[in-house]
Amino acid sequence: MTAQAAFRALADPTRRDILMMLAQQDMTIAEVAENFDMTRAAVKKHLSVLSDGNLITVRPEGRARINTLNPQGLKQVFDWFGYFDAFWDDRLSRLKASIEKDMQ
Amino acid sequence: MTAQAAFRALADPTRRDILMMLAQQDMTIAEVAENFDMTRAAVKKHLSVLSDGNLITVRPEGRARINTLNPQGLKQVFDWFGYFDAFWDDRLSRLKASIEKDMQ
DNA sequence: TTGACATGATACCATAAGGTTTCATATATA
DNA sequence: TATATATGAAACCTTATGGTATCATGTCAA
Repeated sequence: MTAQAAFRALADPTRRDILMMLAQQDMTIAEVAENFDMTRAAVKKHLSVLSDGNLITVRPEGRARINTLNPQGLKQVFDWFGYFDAFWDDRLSRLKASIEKDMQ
Repeated sequence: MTAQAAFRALADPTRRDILMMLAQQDMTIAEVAENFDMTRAAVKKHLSVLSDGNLITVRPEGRARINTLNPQGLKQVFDWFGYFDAFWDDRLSRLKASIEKDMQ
Protein backbone atom coordinates (compact mmCIF):
# COMPACT_ATOMS: atom_id res chain seq x y z
CA MET A 1 0.00 0.00 0.00
CA THR A 2 1.20 3.43 -0.83
CA ALA A 3 0.74 6.36 1.48
CA GLN A 4 -0.89 8.42 -1.24
CA ALA A 5 -4.44 7.99 0.08
CA ALA A 6 -3.29 9.02 3.54
CA PHE A 7 -1.47 12.12 2.29
CA ARG A 8 -4.47 13.02 0.20
CA ALA A 9 -6.77 12.66 3.19
CA LEU A 10 -4.56 14.86 5.36
CA ALA A 11 -4.54 17.67 2.82
CA ASP A 12 -7.97 18.92 3.88
CA PRO A 13 -8.26 20.94 7.12
CA THR A 14 -11.72 19.61 7.91
CA ARG A 15 -10.40 16.06 7.75
CA ARG A 16 -7.46 16.90 10.00
CA ASP A 17 -9.92 18.44 12.47
CA ILE A 18 -11.98 15.26 12.37
CA LEU A 19 -8.90 13.21 13.18
CA MET A 20 -8.17 15.40 16.19
CA MET A 21 -11.74 14.95 17.41
CA LEU A 22 -11.51 11.20 17.01
CA ALA A 23 -8.26 11.30 18.95
CA GLN A 24 -10.37 12.37 21.93
CA GLN A 25 -13.19 9.87 21.50
CA ASP A 26 -14.91 7.65 18.98
CA MET A 27 -17.88 9.24 17.26
CA THR A 28 -20.80 8.41 15.01
CA ILE A 29 -21.14 10.26 11.73
CA ALA A 30 -23.90 12.42 13.17
CA GLU A 31 -21.75 13.32 16.18
CA VAL A 32 -18.86 14.36 13.96
CA ALA A 33 -21.23 16.35 11.77
CA GLU A 34 -22.51 18.32 14.77
CA ASN A 35 -19.13 19.98 15.00
CA PHE A 36 -19.13 21.39 11.49
CA ASP A 37 -21.16 23.87 9.53
CA MET A 38 -21.85 21.52 6.67
CA THR A 39 -24.27 18.75 5.88
CA ARG A 40 -23.97 15.25 7.28
CA ALA A 41 -23.48 14.02 3.72
CA ALA A 42 -20.41 16.21 3.30
CA VAL A 43 -18.98 14.95 6.58
CA LYS A 44 -19.71 11.40 5.50
CA LYS A 45 -17.63 12.01 2.35
CA HIS A 46 -14.73 13.27 4.45
CA LEU A 47 -14.99 10.18 6.64
CA SER A 48 -14.87 7.99 3.53
CA VAL A 49 -11.70 9.72 2.38
CA LEU A 50 -10.18 9.24 5.82
CA SER A 51 -11.15 5.59 5.71
CA ASP A 52 -9.60 5.21 2.25
CA GLY A 53 -6.37 6.55 3.74
CA ASN A 54 -6.54 4.04 6.60
CA LEU A 55 -6.65 6.95 8.99
CA ILE A 56 -9.88 5.77 10.60
CA THR A 57 -11.79 2.53 10.95
CA VAL A 58 -15.55 2.17 11.09
CA ARG A 59 -17.55 -0.39 13.05
CA PRO A 60 -21.32 -0.75 12.81
CA GLU A 61 -23.27 -0.55 16.04
CA GLY A 62 -26.97 -0.96 15.44
CA ARG A 63 -28.01 1.61 12.90
CA ALA A 64 -25.03 3.81 13.74
CA ARG A 65 -21.44 3.69 12.51
CA ILE A 66 -18.73 4.33 15.05
CA ASN A 67 -15.63 6.02 13.63
CA THR A 68 -12.32 5.35 15.35
CA LEU A 69 -8.87 6.83 14.80
CA ASN A 70 -6.48 4.35 13.20
CA PRO A 71 -2.83 5.07 14.08
CA GLN A 72 -1.66 2.80 11.26
CA GLY A 73 -2.57 5.40 8.67
CA LEU A 74 -0.72 8.06 10.58
CA LYS A 75 2.25 5.77 10.74
CA GLN A 76 2.35 5.51 6.94
CA VAL A 77 2.87 9.24 6.77
CA PHE A 78 5.29 9.26 9.65
CA ASP A 79 7.33 6.58 7.94
CA TRP A 80 7.60 8.63 4.79
CA PHE A 81 9.66 11.14 6.71
CA GLY A 82 12.38 8.54 6.94
CA TYR A 83 13.59 9.64 3.53
CA PHE A 84 14.74 12.86 5.08
CA ASP A 85 16.74 11.50 7.96
CA ALA A 86 19.88 12.94 6.41
CA PHE A 87 18.55 16.37 7.23
CA TRP A 88 18.49 15.62 10.91
CA ASP A 89 21.50 14.55 12.88
CA ASP A 90 22.44 10.96 13.54
CA ARG A 91 21.13 10.83 17.07
CA LEU A 92 17.73 12.10 16.09
CA SER A 93 17.63 9.66 13.23
CA ARG A 94 18.23 6.80 15.62
CA LEU A 95 15.49 7.98 17.95
CA LYS A 96 13.13 8.34 15.07
CA ALA A 97 13.99 4.86 13.81
CA SER A 98 13.25 3.51 17.26
CA ILE A 99 9.86 5.18 17.29
CA GLU A 100 8.98 3.80 13.90
CA LYS A 101 9.97 0.32 14.94
CA ASP A 102 7.88 0.39 18.11
CA MET A 103 4.87 1.92 16.39
CA GLN A 104 4.36 -1.06 14.16
CA MET B 1 1.75 29.83 10.52
CA THR B 2 -0.56 27.01 9.77
CA ALA B 3 0.64 23.79 8.25
CA GLN B 4 -2.12 23.79 5.67
CA ALA B 5 0.09 24.83 2.76
CA ALA B 6 2.60 22.12 3.67
CA PHE B 7 -0.05 19.41 3.91
CA ARG B 8 -1.52 20.56 0.64
CA ALA B 9 1.88 20.43 -1.04
CA LEU B 10 2.54 16.92 0.24
CA ALA B 11 -0.74 15.59 -1.13
CA ASP B 12 0.63 15.29 -4.66
CA PRO B 13 2.93 12.35 -5.47
CA THR B 14 4.97 14.34 -7.98
CA ARG B 15 5.74 16.92 -5.33
CA ARG B 16 6.74 14.26 -2.82
CA ASP B 17 9.06 12.80 -5.47
CA ILE B 18 10.57 16.22 -6.02
CA LEU B 19 11.25 16.54 -2.30
CA MET B 20 13.04 13.19 -2.29
CA MET B 21 15.19 14.29 -5.22
CA LEU B 22 16.05 17.53 -3.48
CA ALA B 23 16.96 15.52 -0.40
CA GLN B 24 19.81 14.11 -2.48
CA GLN B 25 20.99 17.35 -4.06
CA ASP B 26 19.91 20.87 -4.90
CA MET B 27 18.55 21.28 -8.42
CA THR B 28 17.53 23.93 -10.90
CA ILE B 29 14.01 23.87 -12.27
CA ALA B 30 15.25 22.38 -15.54
CA GLU B 31 17.11 19.64 -13.69
CA VAL B 32 14.03 18.70 -11.71
CA ALA B 33 11.94 18.74 -14.89
CA GLU B 34 14.31 16.30 -16.60
CA ASN B 35 13.08 13.61 -14.21
CA PHE B 36 9.42 13.92 -15.12
CA ASP B 37 7.29 13.34 -18.17
CA MET B 38 5.70 16.74 -18.06
CA THR B 39 6.56 20.25 -19.16
CA ARG B 40 8.94 22.49 -17.31
CA ALA B 41 6.03 24.85 -16.69
CA ALA B 42 4.12 22.12 -14.86
CA VAL B 43 7.18 21.33 -12.74
CA LYS B 44 7.60 25.00 -12.01
CA LYS B 45 4.02 25.09 -10.68
CA HIS B 46 4.78 22.16 -8.38
CA LEU B 47 7.89 23.93 -7.14
CA SER B 48 5.81 27.02 -6.41
CA VAL B 49 3.38 24.95 -4.35
CA LEU B 50 6.28 23.39 -2.47
CA SER B 51 7.69 26.85 -1.85
CA ASP B 52 4.31 28.07 -0.58
CA GLY B 53 4.40 25.21 1.91
CA ASN B 54 7.89 26.19 3.08
CA LEU B 55 9.07 22.79 1.97
CA ILE B 56 11.74 24.21 -0.31
CA THR B 57 13.67 27.44 -0.66
CA VAL B 58 14.85 28.99 -3.91
CA ARG B 59 17.99 31.01 -4.48
CA PRO B 60 18.85 32.72 -7.76
CA GLU B 61 22.20 31.89 -9.31
CA GLY B 62 22.69 33.79 -12.52
CA ARG B 63 19.77 33.01 -14.77
CA ALA B 64 19.03 29.80 -12.91
CA ARG B 65 17.05 29.16 -9.72
CA ILE B 66 18.46 26.62 -7.32
CA ASN B 67 15.83 24.71 -5.36
CA THR B 68 16.78 23.42 -1.93
CA LEU B 69 14.92 21.23 0.53
CA ASN B 70 13.75 23.14 3.59
CA PRO B 71 13.41 20.94 6.66
CA GLN B 72 11.34 23.60 8.43
CA GLY B 73 8.35 22.81 6.28
CA LEU B 74 8.68 19.14 7.03
CA LYS B 75 8.87 19.98 10.68
CA GLN B 76 5.49 21.72 10.55
CA VAL B 77 3.93 18.48 9.44
CA PHE B 78 5.97 16.44 11.87
CA ASP B 79 4.83 18.69 14.70
CA TRP B 80 1.20 18.16 13.82
CA PHE B 81 1.60 14.52 14.72
CA GLY B 82 2.19 15.56 18.30
CA TYR B 83 -1.54 15.79 18.75
CA PHE B 84 -1.71 12.04 18.50
CA ASP B 85 0.92 11.21 21.05
CA ALA B 86 -1.72 9.59 23.23
CA PHE B 87 -1.97 6.87 20.66
CA TRP B 88 1.63 5.89 21.18
CA ASP B 89 3.10 4.95 24.50
CA ASP B 90 4.72 7.38 26.91
CA ARG B 91 8.27 6.46 26.11
CA LEU B 92 7.77 6.95 22.41
CA SER B 93 6.06 10.24 23.05
CA ARG B 94 9.08 11.46 24.97
CA LEU B 95 11.43 10.42 22.20
CA LYS B 96 9.28 12.14 19.65
CA ALA B 97 9.13 15.28 21.75
CA SER B 98 12.90 15.30 21.94
CA ILE B 99 13.16 15.04 18.18
CA GLU B 100 10.79 17.90 17.69
CA LYS B 101 12.71 20.06 20.14
CA ASP B 102 16.06 19.43 18.45
CA MET B 103 14.73 19.94 14.96
CA GLN B 104 13.85 23.54 15.59
C1' DT C 1 -46.52 -2.89 11.39
C1' DT C 2 -45.53 1.80 11.45
C1' DG C 3 -42.84 5.68 12.02
C1' DA C 4 -38.65 7.85 13.40
C1' DC C 5 -33.76 7.72 13.19
C1' DA C 6 -28.94 6.93 11.20
C1' DT C 7 -26.67 6.15 7.40
C1' DG C 8 -25.77 5.01 2.15
C1' DA C 9 -25.74 6.63 -2.33
C1' DT C 10 -26.59 9.19 -6.40
C1' DA C 11 -27.01 13.33 -9.20
C1' DC C 12 -25.61 17.79 -9.63
C1' DC C 13 -22.91 22.30 -9.08
C1' DA C 14 -18.93 25.58 -8.49
C1' DT C 15 -14.27 25.92 -7.76
C1' DA C 16 -9.61 24.10 -7.21
C1' DA C 17 -5.94 21.59 -9.19
C1' DG C 18 -2.80 19.59 -12.62
C1' DG C 19 -1.52 20.05 -17.09
C1' DT C 20 -0.36 22.37 -21.79
C1' DT C 21 0.74 26.15 -24.92
C1' DT C 22 2.46 30.54 -25.78
C1' DC C 23 4.89 34.59 -25.00
C1' DA C 24 7.71 37.75 -22.06
C1' DT C 25 11.88 38.69 -19.36
C1' DA C 26 16.49 38.22 -17.61
C1' DT C 27 21.20 36.57 -18.17
C1' DA C 28 25.23 34.31 -20.39
C1' DT C 29 28.07 34.14 -24.22
C1' DA C 30 29.86 34.27 -29.03
C1' DT D 1 25.08 43.42 -30.12
C1' DA D 2 22.85 39.20 -31.28
C1' DT D 3 21.52 34.78 -29.84
C1' DA D 4 20.80 31.00 -26.98
C1' DT D 5 19.50 29.69 -22.32
C1' DA D 6 16.67 29.58 -17.95
C1' DT D 7 12.91 31.02 -15.97
C1' DG D 8 8.28 33.78 -15.14
C1' DA D 9 3.61 34.17 -16.16
C1' DA D 10 -0.81 34.24 -18.29
C1' DA D 11 -4.55 31.96 -20.83
C1' DC D 12 -6.85 27.92 -21.40
C1' DC D 13 -8.51 22.95 -20.93
C1' DT D 14 -9.94 18.74 -18.34
C1' DT D 15 -10.64 16.41 -14.24
C1' DA D 16 -10.78 16.19 -9.19
C1' DT D 17 -12.66 17.95 -5.15
C1' DG D 18 -15.80 19.80 -1.65
C1' DG D 19 -20.26 20.85 -1.15
C1' DT D 20 -25.55 20.48 -1.62
C1' DA D 21 -30.06 18.26 -2.27
C1' DT D 22 -32.67 14.21 -2.69
C1' DC D 23 -34.06 9.65 -2.17
C1' DA D 24 -33.21 4.75 -0.77
C1' DT D 25 -32.04 1.41 2.86
C1' DG D 26 -31.55 -0.57 7.33
C1' DT D 27 -32.69 -0.51 12.31
C1' DC D 28 -34.89 0.79 16.70
C1' DA D 29 -39.12 1.45 19.27
C1' DA D 30 -44.00 1.93 20.13
